[in-house]
Amino acid sequence: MSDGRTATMRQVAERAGVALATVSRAFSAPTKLSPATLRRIEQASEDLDYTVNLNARALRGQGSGVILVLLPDIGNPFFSLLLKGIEEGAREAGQAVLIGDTAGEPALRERSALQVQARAADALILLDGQVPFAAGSRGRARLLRAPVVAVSERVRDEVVPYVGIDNVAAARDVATLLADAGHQHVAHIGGPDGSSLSAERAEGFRAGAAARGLSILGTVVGRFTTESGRKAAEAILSWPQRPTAVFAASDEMAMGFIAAAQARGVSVPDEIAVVGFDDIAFSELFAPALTTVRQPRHAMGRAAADLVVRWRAGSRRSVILPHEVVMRDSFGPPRRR
Amino acid sequence: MSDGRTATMRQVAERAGVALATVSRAFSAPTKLSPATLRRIEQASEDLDYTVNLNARALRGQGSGVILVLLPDIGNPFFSLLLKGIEEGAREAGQAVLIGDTAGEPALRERSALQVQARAADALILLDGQVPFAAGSRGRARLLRAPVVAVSERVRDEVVPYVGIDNVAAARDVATLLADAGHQHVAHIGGPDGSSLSAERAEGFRAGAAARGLSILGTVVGRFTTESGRKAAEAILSWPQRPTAVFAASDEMAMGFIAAAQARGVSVPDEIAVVGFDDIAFSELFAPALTTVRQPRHAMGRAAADLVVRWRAGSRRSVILPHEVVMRDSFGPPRRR
DNA sequence: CTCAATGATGAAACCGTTTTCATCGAACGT
DNA sequence: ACGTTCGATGAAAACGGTTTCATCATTGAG
Repeated sequence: MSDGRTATMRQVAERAGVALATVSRAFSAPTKLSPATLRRIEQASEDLDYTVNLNARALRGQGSGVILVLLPDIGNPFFSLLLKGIEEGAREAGQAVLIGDTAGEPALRERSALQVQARAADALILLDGQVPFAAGSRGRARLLRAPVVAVSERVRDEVVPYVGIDNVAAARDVATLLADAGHQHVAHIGGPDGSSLSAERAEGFRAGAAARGLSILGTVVGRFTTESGRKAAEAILSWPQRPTAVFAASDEMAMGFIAAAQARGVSVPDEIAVVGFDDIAFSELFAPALTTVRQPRHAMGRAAADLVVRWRAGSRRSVILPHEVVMRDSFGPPRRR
Repeated sequence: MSDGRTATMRQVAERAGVALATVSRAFSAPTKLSPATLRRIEQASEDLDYTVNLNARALRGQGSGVILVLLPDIGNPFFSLLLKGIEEGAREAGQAVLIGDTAGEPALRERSALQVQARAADALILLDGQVPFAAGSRGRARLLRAPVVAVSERVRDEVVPYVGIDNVAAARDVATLLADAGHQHVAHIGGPDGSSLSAERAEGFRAGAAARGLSILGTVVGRFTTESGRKAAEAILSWPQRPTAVFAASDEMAMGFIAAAQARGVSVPDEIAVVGFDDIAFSELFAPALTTVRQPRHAMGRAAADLVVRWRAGSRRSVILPHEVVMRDSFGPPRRR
């Protein structure tokens, strides 16, 4: 309209010669109107260039139609495909996606989560395994009344559905793979303490190794970054006994490890085989192309969105999706001597 | 509250023994209240675990406090740092970030943009250079009444402030670099037609080459993907005269090119030098590490957020940030024969 | 001592929807 | 022909805040 404000339902009603309520119905339940009125209303809103005010709708109606996604670092490419899956699922359900980068800080996490309490979002997807607000606090209790699902990383202590792969089994598969190729002495670069991912992958690797008589010479704690992979290489390559294969709990760490190893003149996979985790986009382009465990990130995001969208429908069960070991060049049998 | 609903201002007012309006003021303009009342209200909202309803606030008040970001592909790592910058700037201004993945499709773009018209978001940041709705349409006109800024890619035809680098100058710098190193015959892998980025980088490269007597043997049109970089390699490496250096308009294309070249036994940079664009995270880890033009992506996102946040304050001018050529291993002088 | 200015607070309108509940005419069964 | 049910529509009450305007007790100027 020329006065700078957008048209309201009242104006549309006026122009169409019907009551305000009828216009509302024209959008929410068009079948309940007579074709003639419906047409008049459609014409009127077209004329007036009408758009519903979502704030008013959210205030009066059920929800805001927004899903909040909390993640530790939006700069991390691991999350991008997850987000794409979430975005798709949300869009198809007519929901929008709000993102909150918590940078791993509880204060920021809580700040973002307030969007849910303040009714600006009506569901929450957690990508870092951390539920905002202290356990047992009122803030958390209130938050958990909304649909909440954890993706990729599990939430401790609370009954929050989980969407992801079976990390224990995946890590066990890696151990089996190493054993099958003839490796006997291996090492593990794990994620930070406190991450369920780290724990599960370490556990699965240990179990798989034990089952096949693989000896784990040691485990280094990393932080899922290439830099920590580099550091891990410094450590591992100076151990008195050098492993013939390394399993890193993330591709970034695997790449960091390989880069540092090669810089030291240690060849991968000839002198040391490396297996990563996640199959991020560049694993394939990396030289040597990374052998890794693929997580179906897009499907995971998708499943998470579906879960919160259909929350009322009841199916709040965790979803475990299949992983897959992708064989590429960074892995091979131990070097013959 | 035990009844499942959140407390309202009315309840807080009741408990504190003041009027509803006073509670509202306690949040919006605490200084206008007497310390005693303020304390009582704070206590009461603490007791009741009160949180404002942002929908109600947005309905009556000024805006929703949400910035909508439209991008063509959230799975593309190029955008992640931009998003981080935007998110930071938004957060500091008390705004939230809504993302819309348009997948390059006009329909999805419009769907997302509706969030602005519907008052669910009050500002828009465009990451793909495309303004939703047809030029001249009412939809677009209405959209452009909101704060809108374009990042990285310019918007044609409309007066939308731009945040990014000087792509022409950057590409000219690359040409100069090649000339200085002694290259004489080069090639360019550009982005898709219709992208301002592609046009500007191609133009700058051409200008720089002309200025230094560099001969551009040909230009291949890519799509900013590694795959299109691979295809470009197939083409370029089978030209009758082979260039000694290639300038790709994105790192992904540069990497795709290098991967394909190496697969064909063509060594980089010995036989052919490659320069990319963007300095995405993996350029450094790539083998050979990529020489590229760095865009200050975080700062760009930051600047864009600042621009829409301070929109009313008037400064709606474009922001051009400095670029930087990062020398790494994929570039060198032409091979001696 | 009186009056206007000031500061704190309250009452009520308003934002734009959704959603009862009521109304009214038409179609229906008997 | 008549009471009844049904379908379409209207009137009005929420939803939970913000903001204007009015009120009232103080306080400072003259």
